[in-house]
Amino acid sequence: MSLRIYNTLGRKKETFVPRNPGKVGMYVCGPTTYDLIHLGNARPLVVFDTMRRYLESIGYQVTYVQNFTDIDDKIINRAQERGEDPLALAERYIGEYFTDAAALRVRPATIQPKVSGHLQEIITMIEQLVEKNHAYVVDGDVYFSIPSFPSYGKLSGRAMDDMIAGARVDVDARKGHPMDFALWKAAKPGEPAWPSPWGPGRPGWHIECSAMSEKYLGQQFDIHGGGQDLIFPHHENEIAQSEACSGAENMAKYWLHNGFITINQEKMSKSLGNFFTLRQILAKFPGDVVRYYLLATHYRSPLDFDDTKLATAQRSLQRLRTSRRLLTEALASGQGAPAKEEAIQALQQSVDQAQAGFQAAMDDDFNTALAISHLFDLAKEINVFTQQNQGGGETVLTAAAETFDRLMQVLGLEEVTVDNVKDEQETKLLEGVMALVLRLRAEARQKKDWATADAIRDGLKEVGIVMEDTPQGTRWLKA
RNA sequence: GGCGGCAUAGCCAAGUGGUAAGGCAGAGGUCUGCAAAACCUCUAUUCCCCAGUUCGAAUCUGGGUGCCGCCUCCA
Repeated sequence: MSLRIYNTLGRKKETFVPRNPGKVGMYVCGPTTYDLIHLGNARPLVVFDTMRRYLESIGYQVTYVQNFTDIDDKIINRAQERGEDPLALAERYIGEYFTDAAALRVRPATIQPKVSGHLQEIITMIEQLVEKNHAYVVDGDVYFSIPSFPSYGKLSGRAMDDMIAGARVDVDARKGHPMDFALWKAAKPGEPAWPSPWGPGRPGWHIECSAMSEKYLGQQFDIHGGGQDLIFPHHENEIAQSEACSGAENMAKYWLHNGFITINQEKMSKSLGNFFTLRQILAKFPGDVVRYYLLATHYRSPLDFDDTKLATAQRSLQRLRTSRRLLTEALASGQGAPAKEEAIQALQQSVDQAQAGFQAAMDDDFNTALAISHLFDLAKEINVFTQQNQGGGETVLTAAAETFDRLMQVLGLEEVTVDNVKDEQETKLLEGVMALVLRLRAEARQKKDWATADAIRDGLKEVGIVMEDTPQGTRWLKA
């Protein structure tokens, strides 16, 4: 089996063959940091983070670059509204971004470059484009000349003539071609500006990704990702800039694009006002639940959002967590009759199937939804085994635990143990209290004082602690 | 107008030629003092509609309907 990836460039699945064996260079367009990210922004974070994890899990050394756009019109506008320095505002939201990303268990990229730190690279690239007659200067602005790059449109499948017919934008008369786009924008009074050969100004939106991807990954690399709405014009323009500049074909070998999150079947976007910030959602649901929800649908499919979907995701994830907990308990108890040989074989087979099925699913264009279903299959067998065998089977139980944990980790859904001192102390305290409560309740039950036993159980449920009576005793867990 | 995508049970969602995964919800049962969790059984003769190709189609072709996205900043 080998990994196959759907390539937007060509619109079909292709076998993944990196340019350099064993290594993957991956660039994903990151956020423009002028506000908190919303759920729609969260999808690519989780999706591409999961791809990266999978690539690493099958042995690739991945260089993952994700940029921050910290120089941009929206940032400038927002800063002016608030009377704040634009770069300071951008920096603040970069901080907020990391808080959200961590909640979603998104690992920091290998390199997270900012536009503000790459003006020199950007200016150099623009100079080269001007020199090669792919760009021209008008009153301190620099534009990329579309007609100078004949394959323009190859990613989005657009013909320039078609677009002119449907253009809804007022065309700047100074442009040589209506679709020409800005590489450098001259600063208006009061706007932040950087010196350049064409006068003070700032980079256009698209050039940053061309300059930074080349700096960190080279003129040609493996994977370039982003949301579907970036296909045109952003990625199309990136291709034009990079390939016109370098003369090399296919700056990225594989172009991957995630589908959109909709609300009531409508695209979630700030202009429609129908968005939820991730912060709002994280106030109601844990980050791992949001992550699970995002991975339970294939990354290219549209995903409709509402609260009930997250509640469903929470219950689904809970099922996996319960199963994993049963595994831990079975390994801890180790008492009683040895497990039956058939049962051991059945579980081992299930472990092997989960591993193979998971990999096959991920190999097919990162089919996380199918991969997750294999975890449920494994969970089912774990539940059957632990219910029917009291003790024994350490070897297979350990194998099940290892496989389960490893696969969950690829999805970024492994259980996280909090290891700061304060939490540790509180955990100890809680455990002490619960041991006492459990003992008192056990005494009540022994006396068949069901009223007291039930009052304790119901009362604890109110505060978020669930009690379950089992033949081996009562266990409790935070809901 | 151009380009692209989607339509599978009550809900979510896999599935590109071989006879419908998985989750949630629901029904019945086992277990339990009662619960919870877990387990067992059941819940789409059918995949938007029509026609065609094929021994065979949710999967391919043609037509139709509905919905969505991009073409302007947007993940």
